[in-house]
Parts: sequence; C-alpha cells; structure tokens
Amino acid sequence: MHDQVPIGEAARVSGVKVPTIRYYEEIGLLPKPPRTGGNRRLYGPEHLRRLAFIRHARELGFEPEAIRTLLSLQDEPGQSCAPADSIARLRLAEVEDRIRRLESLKAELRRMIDGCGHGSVAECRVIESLTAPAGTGGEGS
Amino acid sequence: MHDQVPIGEAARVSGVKVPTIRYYEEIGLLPKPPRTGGNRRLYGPEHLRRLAFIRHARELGFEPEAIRTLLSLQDEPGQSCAPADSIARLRLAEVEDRIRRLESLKAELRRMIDGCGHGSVAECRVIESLTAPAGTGGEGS
DNA sequence: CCTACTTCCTCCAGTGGCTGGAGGAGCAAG
DNA sequence: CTTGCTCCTCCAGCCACTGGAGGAAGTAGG
Repeated sequence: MHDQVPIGEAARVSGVKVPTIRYYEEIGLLPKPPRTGGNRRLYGPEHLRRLAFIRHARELGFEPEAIRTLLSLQDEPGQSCAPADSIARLRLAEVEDRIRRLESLKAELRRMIDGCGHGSVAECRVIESLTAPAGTGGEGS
Repeated sequence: MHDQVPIGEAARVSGVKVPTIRYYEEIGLLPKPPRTGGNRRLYGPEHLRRLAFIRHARELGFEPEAIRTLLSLQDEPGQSCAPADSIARLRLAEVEDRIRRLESLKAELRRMIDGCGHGSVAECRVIESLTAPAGTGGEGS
C-alpha cells in the first residue's frame, strides 16, 4: 500500500493544512520527513500519527509547548506519565474555570433577554457578571 | 479620593498591561479617557470596570468585535429593545455553543486523566487518547 | 517526446492580538 | 535644579498560522 504519502495527502487525511504542516516541521513539532529525489516530502504512518496527535492536542487547547512535552513523553514510553497527567489536569482546570464563567455570563444574558419585552432593555449587568466571576479573582501566568 | 487614576494604576488594578490598554483604546474597545494638562490618560471607575470586563471576556475567548457588542448592551439601557435583544440572543447562542464544546472537551480530558494509571507512559491513557482519537479508522492488529 | 495540468517546493509578507523597546516629556520630592 | 519615576508616541517583534508568487517535479494524454 501507499504508506508513504505526499504532503497534500497528509493534509487531507490529517485535516491539517499544508502550510501548517510545513510550519510544524519548521518549529520542530513534526520531525523532518524523508524526501523524494524531486525534493518532495514523503510521510509514513508514523508521521501521520504524530500529525493527528498534534492536531487533536491543538483542538483540546494544548499549546505547542505542552504538545512538545507530550510528544517527548510519547517518545520515551518507559518513563512515568506523571508530567502528562499534570499537563492534562492543568488543562482540565482551565476548561472548568472557563465553563463556570461562561455559565455566569449565560445566566446574565438570559436574564436580559427574559426581561425584555417590556419595551426597553432590562438593566444590564453583563459587566458585573464577568467582573465579579465565580473563579479566583486572582491572576495567573 | 483618586477615582481618576493614571494608566499604570489602571493596569495594576485591572490586570491588563499598559501597552494593552493603549491598544484597546486604539482599536476602540475602550473609550478614549480624558487627559491631564500634561497629556496623560486619566481613568475613572467606569473605565476600570470596562477594562476588567474586557479582560475577562478575552479570557473567555470572545473576539474584540463580540466584546464590542456585549459592551453596547451596557451602554444603551432603556433603549429600544429590539437591537439589544438580538445582540443578546446572538451572544447567548455563542456562549451556549462555547459551553457545549468545552463540556465535551472536559469529558475527554477527564476520561484521559481517569484512565491514566499513573504508571509509565506506555500505558498512559493521556498520551494514547491523543494518539488514537475517537473514530480513527477501526484498526485491529 | 511534448504538452497541459496538478502538486509540490521555497521564500516572504500579512494577520490578529498583543508586547516591549527607544527616545523624549511631565511631574513630585529633596 | 536635579534625580527618578511614570507617562507619551512610534515602531518593530512575537506567535501560530495563512496565503501568494514564482518555479520545479510528477502524471496523463496525444
């Protein structure tokens, strides 16, 4: 079978655009594939798996740096998966916080819409709903 | 009291960096504040509230354009209901969609983490679920 | 073999949303 | 007046892509 595919095919099967694949290679997320005599990239199953991994991780909101870490872990299967676990846990916490705040914003928007129909907009507390959020008021990063 | 603060102070209390505040002004997210005789910006409580709002909304992933419309809800209380209502409904739909996506993301992250036996990477569910995401061609082997 | 067409190559410029530095002016304290 | 800080504007850079120009390589048909 064609287990060596050119970049266009790799893009099709992975759902990552061609320039983005080249970009991932450039920043070292994706290893440089072998080339044909005519200088075209040829991707094998291993590359495609990695590409799918990267794409999926990006969809989950992991940043390239985190992905790099996850990939390096993947490369050394004997190691403890604690770092991977903590990366995922961190991301989960972020997601949960976001959900909480969106819920509060949603409640406020709903309240405004429901209060509507009396001719004018209900008193708007959209700002309060976000400025006094459920999360730790503190800052990060 | 100083209910009129310079930009540095505004940055401190809002958690938005000084250049970013100026950037928000430039793109019209934050109204231009009055200036002192010496051409310095002076922010009042209203500006500060807005700034905090923008920050939270950005953290939640709203684009400046969406934030603008969100802010417009606040700016025109008592106005005719129709436009504000439709904006609010639009945002509500967006928020609900966002929440849905985040919930499914959260479920996936949770599955990854719960499946992780805290052993070695070889059996790590976190890595594995990224490598073989749901529904990648049924593969046996 | 030649031609037409597609896919690929590299390089480079642009995008959005900031971020930070240079060079200079304002202002408060000593 | 001098020191030292904050502030001003302008502008270049960053990240994660995205897309276009100009050209070479592969493929299908005549």
